[in-house]
Amino acid sequence: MASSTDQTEALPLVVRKNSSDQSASGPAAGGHHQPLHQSPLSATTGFTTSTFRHPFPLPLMAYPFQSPLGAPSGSFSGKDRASPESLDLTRDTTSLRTKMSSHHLSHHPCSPAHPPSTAEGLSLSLIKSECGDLQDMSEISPYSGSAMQEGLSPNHLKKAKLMFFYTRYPSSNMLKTYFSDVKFNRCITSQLIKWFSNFREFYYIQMEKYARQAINDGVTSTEELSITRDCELYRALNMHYNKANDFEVPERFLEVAQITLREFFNAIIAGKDVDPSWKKAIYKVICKLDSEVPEIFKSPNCLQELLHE
DNA sequence: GACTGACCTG
DNA sequence: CAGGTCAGTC
Repeated sequence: MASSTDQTEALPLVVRKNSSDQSASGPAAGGHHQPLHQSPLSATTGFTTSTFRHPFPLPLMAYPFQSPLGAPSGSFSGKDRASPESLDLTRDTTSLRTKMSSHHLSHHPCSPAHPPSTAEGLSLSLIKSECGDLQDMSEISPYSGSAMQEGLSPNHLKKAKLMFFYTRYPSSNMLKTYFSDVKFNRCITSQLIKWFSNFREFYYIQMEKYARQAINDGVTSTEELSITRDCELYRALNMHYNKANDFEVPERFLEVAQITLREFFNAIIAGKDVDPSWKKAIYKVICKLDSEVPEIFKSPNCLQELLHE
């Protein structure tokens, strides 16, 4: 990947259902998405049997444990898989719900009868239906070490959060290379993308909140706004993406955060926030500030190393 | 028509 | 964080 072409800024920067919206604000240079979907995994029918979920009747068998150190997840067999508490899954909540298996019966008016299999697929979210069909996993992948993960683990989430310190808008291709131990399919990709979307949401909410607070506190110039490792905003962010505080947040992140904060501050001061799409301009600026994620993150076991140094 | 991301909700 | 909606792109 290297410095290919810095973030093709896939950012439509949507405008909400505002009214006038004649504010143009066209996607300008940003309009250009990155359609890359390099699909070596075009789901060539493959087999749908074993790939489809767990043979066990238990609920949280979704994905193997967080066996970070390549420790074969096989160790679980003996355990009483019936008791959740033994799984330590609780702490991080990352409970990958086996969506496809759970039919929200009669959720919507359309199909009351709701035939067993079919129904769900058609309904709303397209991706869901696709979740099951993985491609023939015989795909030999370059991942090094332990077994390919069927799903995302709490460690993957933790890793994603740390990556956020470098990139706020990772491309799906980038994610594929940084999570090489994961078998990608539409679901996984969507989930990872979703994670970052959630990360950004939190990030921007904090920024806006802090900016408004500063204004209320009488701050009048962005010069007075700086993000240090001991300010409230930083603490909130660190608590969110690096809860255990066992990772050294890169300096660059502080800079980007400060730029973001000032961006919000100026916009609000200028009264831009009356425009429903006022944040769009800010997003456009921030999405260009992504840094290269360190190579080490490409290692499936990077957490151990990262958190030890 | 499929896909993407912001936004909202729980 | 996941689910869903909606607007916007191609």
